[in-house]
Amino acid sequence: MKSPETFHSIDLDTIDGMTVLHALSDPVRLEIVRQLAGCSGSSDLKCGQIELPVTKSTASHHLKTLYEAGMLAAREQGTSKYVRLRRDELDERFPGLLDSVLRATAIAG
Amino acid sequence: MKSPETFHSIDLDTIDGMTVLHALSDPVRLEIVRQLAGCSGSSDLKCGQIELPVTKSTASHHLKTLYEAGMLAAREQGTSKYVRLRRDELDERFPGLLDSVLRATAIAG
DNA sequence: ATTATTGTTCGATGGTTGTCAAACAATGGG
DNA sequence: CCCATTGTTTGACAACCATCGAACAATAAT
Repeated sequence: MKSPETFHSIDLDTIDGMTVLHALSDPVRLEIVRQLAGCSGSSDLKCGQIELPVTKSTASHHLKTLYEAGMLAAREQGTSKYVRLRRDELDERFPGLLDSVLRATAIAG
Repeated sequence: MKSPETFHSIDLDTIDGMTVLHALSDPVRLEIVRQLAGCSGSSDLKCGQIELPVTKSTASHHLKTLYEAGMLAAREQGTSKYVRLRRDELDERFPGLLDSVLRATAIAG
């Protein structure tokens, strides 16, 4: 059994606002973010537990996009992978952005 | 000389958050929004006065996209067309969204 | 009338990207 | 060992879309 690893993510300073915005403009990725934002209890989710209307390869692609946009932190454990939304870090760099986007798209969107 | 018309725009209630988000995720359109947000004095601009790194046909296309996303109000006068950012209306429907997006993309983006 | 200005529309094109299936890699369990 | 689980990668494909040039429409100016 492989030992659990800590979360890793890209450097905060390299996060680009346009990239984040573009990442959020896809409905599947927005749904990922929404589910991660909703699990305030455990704060992270196993990739496979995020329910999406696409195949796992597509889901993997979107998770990669979000990770490379700097929005997710990830941790591997065994064959599984856990991801977490970088709420505080995102809010520090882009104040109010995540909340307003989630609120804006919550309305019939 | 044709008489000046009042501003027109699409219904506030039909504005979709995802559509707005997608509209903002293009650099040219974001630049349009930024220039319109910056002209607080006159509050509106003639389309041709918005300086963009694209041809006028492309600019027209982007302005149409922003208009149909509900973000712009427009007014025709002669052969000219004036556009205005619907700041207050957008902020009423999507509180904080526009400001946070403009702030997020202002940083090196 | 003729010409200039302003913006839209059309057709074409190239790039981006969301999507899937299939193959692959890595780990865990029996 | 063998097989199941989990996620990634690759290749292919289709859809979307930003872009341009050229043609067009509408108004203004001379």
